[in-house]
Amino acid sequence: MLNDPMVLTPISDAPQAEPEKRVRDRGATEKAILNAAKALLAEEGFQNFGINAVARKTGCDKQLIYRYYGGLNGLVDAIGADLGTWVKDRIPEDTGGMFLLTYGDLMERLSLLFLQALRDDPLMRRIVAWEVSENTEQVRRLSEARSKALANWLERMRGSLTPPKGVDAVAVNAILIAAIQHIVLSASAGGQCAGLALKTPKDWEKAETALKRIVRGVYG
Amino acid sequence: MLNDPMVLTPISDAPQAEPEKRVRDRGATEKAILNAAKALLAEEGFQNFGINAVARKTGCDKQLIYRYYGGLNGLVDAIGADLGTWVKDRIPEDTGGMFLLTYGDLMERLSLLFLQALRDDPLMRRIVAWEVSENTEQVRRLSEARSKALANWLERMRGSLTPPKGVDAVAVNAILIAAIQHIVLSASAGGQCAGLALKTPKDWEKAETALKRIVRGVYG
DNA sequence: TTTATTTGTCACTCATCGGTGAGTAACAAC
DNA sequence: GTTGTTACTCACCGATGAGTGACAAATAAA
Repeated sequence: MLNDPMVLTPISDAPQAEPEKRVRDRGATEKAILNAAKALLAEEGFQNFGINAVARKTGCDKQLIYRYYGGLNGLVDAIGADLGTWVKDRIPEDTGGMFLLTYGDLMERLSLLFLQALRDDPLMRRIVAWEVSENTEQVRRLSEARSKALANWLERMRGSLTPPKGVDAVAVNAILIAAIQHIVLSASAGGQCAGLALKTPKDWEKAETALKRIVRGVYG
Repeated sequence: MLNDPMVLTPISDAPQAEPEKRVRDRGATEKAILNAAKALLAEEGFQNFGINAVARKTGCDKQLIYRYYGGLNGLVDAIGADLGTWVKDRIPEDTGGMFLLTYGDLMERLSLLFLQALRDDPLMRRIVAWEVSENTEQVRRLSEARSKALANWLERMRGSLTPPKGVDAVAVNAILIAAIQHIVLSASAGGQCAGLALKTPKDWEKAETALKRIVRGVYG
């Protein structure tokens, strides 16, 4: 008898702006939470990433995040699981009509593809920034998923091409990838990196030219 | 009469571990706050960097931070002011007994010096991580101070050497610096970067060798 | 229909944050 | 001493964070 909901209905008989037929569908809710989390991370970064913010963005109660994902950690894991498909979705597999005859051809192409893909994907940028900013269990798992996907992609694209003799390709490529990631992060955060402006397309052309030159310098 | 402090003294008559003759000295307190802030930033990163944390670390009331520095922004500015001297303190000016005959000689040397300096300075690492993670007024000021100091150092060390014709040295150097910064940040956060382990001295030798090769590749 | 389970909401605790106003303790000038 | 200034502390505010237990409502099972 107490708190009989019927006595409250007249209160809201004003024309509701959003009736929002929220169907009861766990699957849909889970997806909504995941998408909201990814969007939130992409837009706001990891600073304001938390249970409350995700729930707010999803438009549901945070309790559901605990129930369905076991808290923020589980949710981050779910994001990580999605990440495996990132490279596949984001980076073209074809060679853009080029014939990649040498390892240098390959790495030049891959560098530019990776640069572009990262520039185009705010979520991935946020994750990379997160990776270098703290070292928690959450980040570690995300990071692992990302690095694995990236390594697979590199390996797959490599085909039968081999790096020049006497060059530690793993180390060199790590540095190249580091450079690309940091350039993109810097640009995204402050529009420049070490005195090099990175705003206009022309700026980026300069950066790409320099990157190509560097790649060609090591790999010929 | 109310709240007479004398009635409370018996509570803390246990042997105090730190009597800490805190003399009343504004200058010393200001320094203590600044040092605590820098230490806190270096140790914990920017995540937990705030008024309360700094005050706790300093062992004083946060009110003093407002009074002496006008809040966290002013404190960050003070840290930034210190930063100008970083390069001078941290990176040796001499050439390590080498004769730097070419621009390639120079950049190889500078790259390794910068790498080492960054590896050795946790505060600077945190700041770099901060720079690529958010874009607030605080960070922008810190970032500016750092980048200015770095540019000055580069210019000073360059002397009369000039880059090879046809190479956009600004862009190339930006990428090199980006690579170094990211490599160090990655190592610091996760002990590896893009599949390259970065823990043991041997790991770092590999990275340095690769870096040298890259520098020589562009600059000869 | 009655019952049980799933789905979602609400209301709360506890901790910590940035920020502020008012008060206390030391020291200098008189 | 008394007075006034400076250095410093304390106690509180509102907001927001993570996390939890209880309850309402829709749906499925009986």
